[in-house]
Amino acid sequence: MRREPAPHRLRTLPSWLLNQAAIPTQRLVTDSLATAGARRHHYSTLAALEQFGPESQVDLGRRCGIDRSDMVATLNELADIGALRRKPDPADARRNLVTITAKGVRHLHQLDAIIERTQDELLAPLSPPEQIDLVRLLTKLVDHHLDPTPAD
Amino acid sequence: MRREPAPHRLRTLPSWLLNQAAIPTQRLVTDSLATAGARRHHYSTLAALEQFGPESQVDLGRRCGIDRSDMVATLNELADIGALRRKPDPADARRNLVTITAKGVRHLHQLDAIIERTQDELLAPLSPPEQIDLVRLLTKLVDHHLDPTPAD
DNA sequence: CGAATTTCAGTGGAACTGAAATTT
DNA sequence: CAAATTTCAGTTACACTGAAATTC
Repeated sequence: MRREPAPHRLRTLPSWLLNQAAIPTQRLVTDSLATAGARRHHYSTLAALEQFGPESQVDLGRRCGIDRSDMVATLNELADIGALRRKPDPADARRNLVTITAKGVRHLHQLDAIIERTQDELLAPLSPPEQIDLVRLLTKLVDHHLDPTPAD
Repeated sequence: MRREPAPHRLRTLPSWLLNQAAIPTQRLVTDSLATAGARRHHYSTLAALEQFGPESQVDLGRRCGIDRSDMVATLNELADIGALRRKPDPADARRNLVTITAKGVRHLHQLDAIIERTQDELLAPLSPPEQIDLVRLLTKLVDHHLDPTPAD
């Protein structure tokens, strides 16, 4: 995207910078996942399932930051390709227990490789210590704004 | 938003962190600007107009990272409230020269105050040096990904 | 002529809301 | 009863595309 110098107000505005950095990043990730027929929510959901085993839909959403409603659509799509199965929870009939399949695990690993390449591209302009710094600072923001400390 | 611990793959994934940080940030900014009847594109556009004087619509878009098409809608809305005026460029009849009005400047200053408060909220979890670091790192990402250096 | 600008009419992914049905 | 879960049917802001009309 061709750019002219941005106004000073924006160039120094943290919220604007965050958004401007997120836009090409999401495009990068979205496009590369699309080459495997996947979307970002697919990757997040499979990652949560693989690590935490069978879980309910709300819990998966709470781990990934995905809305209950969007989670339904995501799980439908992943079930359609055989990456997971929904079973009623014997202990609580309101819930579905969502389980990743062997096919889902293979799919996840394929996406892992794709995602790794996109991170390299994203972080290319930063030195290794800067990359660590960025992750640290973003983690602080995310932890604080999504789950403010009890002491707040 | 209530959260469970995110999967390790996501917790350490720069692109995911960037997105997760950007989401509440955008909500914060969008909601606070809405109290003054404004949207994010309004602020960016007024900031560019105030700093760079009358400019064409594409040029404004190139400064703010706003698509030509979205810029048309944004300028329509700002013209409706008397914050700017479009005049044909005498030097090039394809272009509009967009000029901010006194009312637009007053509106911008009102939004400045709102935006400043949101930044304080956004940056609250970071120390002052960390805040500077974050801006520096994000600027590097933005500069690189939106306008790769000629040497690339 | 090709290229640039403005405008309109869309699409698409994603964040989010409200409510119904079910179950605890 | 209230609260939680799943699902469906939306809305909204925004990034983006394609094409027409105009002018350089």
